[in-house]
Amino acid sequence: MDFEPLGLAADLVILTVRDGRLQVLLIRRGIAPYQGRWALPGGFVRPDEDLETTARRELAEETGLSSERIHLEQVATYGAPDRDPRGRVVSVAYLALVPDLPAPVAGSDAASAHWVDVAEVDAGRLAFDHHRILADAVERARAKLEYSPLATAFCPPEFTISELRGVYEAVWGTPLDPRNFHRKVTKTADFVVPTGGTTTRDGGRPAQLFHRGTATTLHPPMTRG
Amino acid sequence: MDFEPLGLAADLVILTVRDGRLQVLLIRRGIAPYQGRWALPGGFVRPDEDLETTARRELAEETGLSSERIHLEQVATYGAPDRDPRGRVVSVAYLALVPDLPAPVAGSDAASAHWVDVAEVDAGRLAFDHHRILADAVERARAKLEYSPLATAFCPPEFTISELRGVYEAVWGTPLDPRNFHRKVTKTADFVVPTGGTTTRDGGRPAQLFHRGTATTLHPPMTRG
DNA sequence: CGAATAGTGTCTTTTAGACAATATACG
DNA sequence: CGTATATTGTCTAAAAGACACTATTCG
Repeated sequence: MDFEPLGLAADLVILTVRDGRLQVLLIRRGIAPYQGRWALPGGFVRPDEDLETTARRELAEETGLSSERIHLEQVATYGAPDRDPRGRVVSVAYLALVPDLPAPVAGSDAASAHWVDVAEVDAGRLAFDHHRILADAVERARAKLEYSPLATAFCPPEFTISELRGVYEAVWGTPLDPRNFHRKVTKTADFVVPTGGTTTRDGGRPAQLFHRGTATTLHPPMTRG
Repeated sequence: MDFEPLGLAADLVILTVRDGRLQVLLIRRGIAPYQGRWALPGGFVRPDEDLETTARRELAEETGLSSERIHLEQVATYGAPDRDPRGRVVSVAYLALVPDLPAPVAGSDAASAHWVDVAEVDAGRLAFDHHRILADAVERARAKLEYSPLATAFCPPEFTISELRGVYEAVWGTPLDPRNFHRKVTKTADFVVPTGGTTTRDGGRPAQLFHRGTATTLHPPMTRG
């Protein structure tokens, strides 16, 4: 069969929580179109590559995180005929959730990659239809925190309940009652599992350390303030 | 820019509720590959067409339903390099929810289109990776019934609470308590609005007729048995 | 000790779910 | 009247949300 010429790209919305705020990794474009504008990292799908493989490859290139344990999920596909001035380019958007990285962003594009507060990204500043993609991905993340244990994807392997609560507060932009949150999280079966250790890194009374449990859905769900 | 040759298709999971069962519209393929096998309706995206435009065009061709009021949403995109033996074809899957059609399925492919119980579609019978697409779309529909007023998309413009309950029972495959369901639906703000009319088409005491309200999310959500 | 954070207990309101009882049609 | 479905009411258990209180660290 003969097909129309068409570009197929995977774009990434890489989110993290740093300093209590939800942040996204953006690249400053070095070449036209949209030269000098902020954009989501991404790249073209190679001829024999699966879509998710492309997304993981780009994720590794931008962040140095090549682990299979990084949460990555497809969000949606954007294909308006005029969304890219170079021609017909269809973009499959992926959402990645990464913990606050101890190492700085590495990789070939490191010089132009920056963490930006999601709340401060404004619509007109992003290239292509990336603001729409970002909005859809962030909404997906906010919704999934309610009924899945996904918040742990933002945390290091061992974390305290306070740190987990901080993730919810940053992603939702809402303060949560520490006492009710603690009770709810620890009573939901298999959400988090105590490691036995404690830490005082948050100050005050030592807090128990937990790692993620085996639950895939939360019953009952967490509720947004 | 020069792009690799690539096919871009939109495939449709068209669901309805008929005779108390969730059904999907399938096509029997007349040509290779997978000749004679059941498949989801779909077609290639034209050069100047938006993805959703393709989906709506295919929906109209298969069902005769060209209305903008038909619920249609993107589910996911499937792009494994070997998913189509003809070459690289990436498929964007859409989910459409239609009311029990008074008119039979019309259109150019009518001869080969049939409603099939979702529960009776078995994995090996569908062409390409369409079973996976179907499973993902059905799961999406099941999940969205919980927190959105989407069930009304399966109903005619005016419906009774029993009929709405029938939709939930068919999609979820679970019986629901008629009395608790009635109370919950009618107490959720803007989910359904009484039209003032009544009907006895379900037998017994006349039931009030409702049409869909303006709510976009359900608080609190419906709960699956 | 005082400040800070962790964790437990208690109370009220809301909701889920089971189910009794009443309402209004048809034959 | 008998049967079928609609609709309202009542009760119990679970969960949400507000908030008092206790526990354990550090300086």
